[in-house]
Amino acid sequence: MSLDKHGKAAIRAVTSTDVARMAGVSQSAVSRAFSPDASISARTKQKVLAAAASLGYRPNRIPAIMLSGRSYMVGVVIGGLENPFYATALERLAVALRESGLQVLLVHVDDALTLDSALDQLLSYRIDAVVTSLAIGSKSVARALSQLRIPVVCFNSSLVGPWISTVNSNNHGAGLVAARLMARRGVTHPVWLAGPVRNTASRARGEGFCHGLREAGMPVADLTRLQGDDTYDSGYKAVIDLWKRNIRPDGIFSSNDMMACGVIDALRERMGLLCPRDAVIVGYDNIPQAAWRSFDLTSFDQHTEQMVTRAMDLLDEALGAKDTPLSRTHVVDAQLIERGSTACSE
Amino acid sequence: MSLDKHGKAAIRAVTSTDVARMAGVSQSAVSRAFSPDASISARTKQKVLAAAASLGYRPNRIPAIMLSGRSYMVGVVIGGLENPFYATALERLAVALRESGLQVLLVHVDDALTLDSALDQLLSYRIDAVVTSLAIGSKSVARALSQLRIPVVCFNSSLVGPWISTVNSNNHGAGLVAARLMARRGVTHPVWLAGPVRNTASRARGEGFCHGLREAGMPVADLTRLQGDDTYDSGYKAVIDLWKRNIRPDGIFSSNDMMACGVIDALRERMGLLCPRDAVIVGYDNIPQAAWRSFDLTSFDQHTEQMVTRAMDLLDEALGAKDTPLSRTHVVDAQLIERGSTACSE
DNA sequence: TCTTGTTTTGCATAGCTATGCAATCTGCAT
DNA sequence: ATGCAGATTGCATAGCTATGCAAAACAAGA
Repeated sequence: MSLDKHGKAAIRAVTSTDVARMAGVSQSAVSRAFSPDASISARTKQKVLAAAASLGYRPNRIPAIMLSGRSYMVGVVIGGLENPFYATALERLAVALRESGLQVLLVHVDDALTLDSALDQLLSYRIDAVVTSLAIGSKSVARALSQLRIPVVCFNSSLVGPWISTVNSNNHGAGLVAARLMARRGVTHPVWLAGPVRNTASRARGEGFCHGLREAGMPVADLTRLQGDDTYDSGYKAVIDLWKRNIRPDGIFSSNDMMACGVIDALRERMGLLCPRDAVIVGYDNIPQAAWRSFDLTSFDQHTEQMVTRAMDLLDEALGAKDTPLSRTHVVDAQLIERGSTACSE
Repeated sequence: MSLDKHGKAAIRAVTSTDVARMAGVSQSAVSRAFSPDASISARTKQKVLAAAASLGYRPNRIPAIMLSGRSYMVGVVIGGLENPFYATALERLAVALRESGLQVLLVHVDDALTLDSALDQLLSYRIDAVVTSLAIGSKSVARALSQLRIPVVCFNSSLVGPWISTVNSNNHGAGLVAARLMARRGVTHPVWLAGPVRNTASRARGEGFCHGLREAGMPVADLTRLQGDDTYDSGYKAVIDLWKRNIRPDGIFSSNDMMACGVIDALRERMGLLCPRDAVIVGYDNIPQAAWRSFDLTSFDQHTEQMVTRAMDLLDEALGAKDTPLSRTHVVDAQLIERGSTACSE
């Protein structure tokens, strides 16, 4: 980085003392003028605000952080924004945090290595808590997060540890529902398209699905499971692969919508097949693209707003229980949104 | 918000003095042990690091902010993350900033009102600069940003003002290229699908396009311009609208890819038309969906990595010129990515 | 006017680290 | 042993605001 360190040369920022001098009051008065419930007369407050406005003074929260030990900043650790689901989740989360008077210190993370150094940096800014939507759920990540000794709230993660709370969508239950839907549609050769192995939410969806298949008396063989990596391309390739291996499913449950879109495109462009006529497709996340006419994809909506609200509750609770490790879990039901990809074809 | 203010009850965080006591050295020594180029013997450093590790000490940057007046935090103001283009731009920006040793203080903004209060909050955290990808370009926003008296770097915005620098893609030039491409494909009834009126980047694309059409001797009438709002739905509706009004374009240049996808879907599903056979379509942004088989959309790639690099350059420069307002502009050429939607149909 | 109770104001300080400066130490040459 | 340069260390302080406490101002009733 090419940033100089000669802070000295900087024009000193306007301070509360400057304002005080101009308004003819004490520095405390200025501070109180900007504190909502402080004891100050209307006249003084007005004088102060006038002086502040003319000098362009803005209250400085940095010293307050030192005094209170609370920064009102929350570290938000994300990844995979190319998936619209995570992008809008982040958007909603940012709004909710700001409405709670908390600032978002954002970190994008590729791998566990980045995570460690990122957490170090965040901590040196004395963040109050961490919120993350990272789907990876390794033990080492859990350990790293627990060691921070500040509240951590995870989305769709199976991380467990002393300071870690979680908001999950009902992945297993959704898998069940998907299986039952396929049974109703007369599917005889179902396939499960899994996300990355370390994505525990994806795994839960798959387990629920298999569970539901067995319940309905449908075959659950090795070839029922297909490995993807949550991208459109992996969904596309998965279909080509199936056909190469002479497997012809008539129902595919995909761990996320991006892969499902890839599946639909591969079926249509490469195999000349249409859903739901030739195969029934179900996705997960209900991203905007699922509703696009080209896909018209049945999917599970995770109710991000609700999950974010729950996350904020957990966060408030954990922040309230100062320095006491808390581990709560909330489960939000995912809602099946039926579209053309599972319509009755008769 | 339901956060308590009794910071007093908190367990005091581990401080450099604690570490110093344990290591049997002065507090200064601890500080130096964590400063890369400080004068400290290897032995002392090791003692300090050992003590720090055993106590779980993390250097605290907050006091340093007070001393140096620099927080090494940059306010990132965003909106419209449902567009994958902005989502990945944010991702890349976050990575680049962190690599420069800067933290990202994220704010999501819906309207100008939110912006004002958001900027106030950011400033109270003493951010060093602002980076924004907001497409809106009103005078009042420019004024608000200029008043911060800290460097501002904008993406694809036409904001001008004392502290404001900009990185733009060559919107006008891309419009020209799109027009010429259509001319080569024998388009006779071109249409321009515009983004929100206040989006100046979109306007520039449209102007370039019209310019190019005239240059090629193609008709530029009122009905050449169609109003959208950058969403898939608005693209979809635009086509239906055209057909209702009995306008039958054979070439559509869309201000962004999301709308273009809507256009393609509407043509296919509602009109039974295919591109490029019945109409040539060109989008902008080159979002991942443009490459999806259902769309196979010709588009302009904005080279986000390059734009982000340029933005970082401008930022470094502006931060280097401490307290001196700077206004630079960089233009990065958008690259035409030709796909099926403009393939030669003969 | 005096008392009493309430509101408002100012003083003084805590909070933690980085850094200039002076003091001390180390190693080496004389 | 002495002197000296360079390396290392510690001392003391700045940076800005919020807040407890005491002082002051004010209001109102007697």
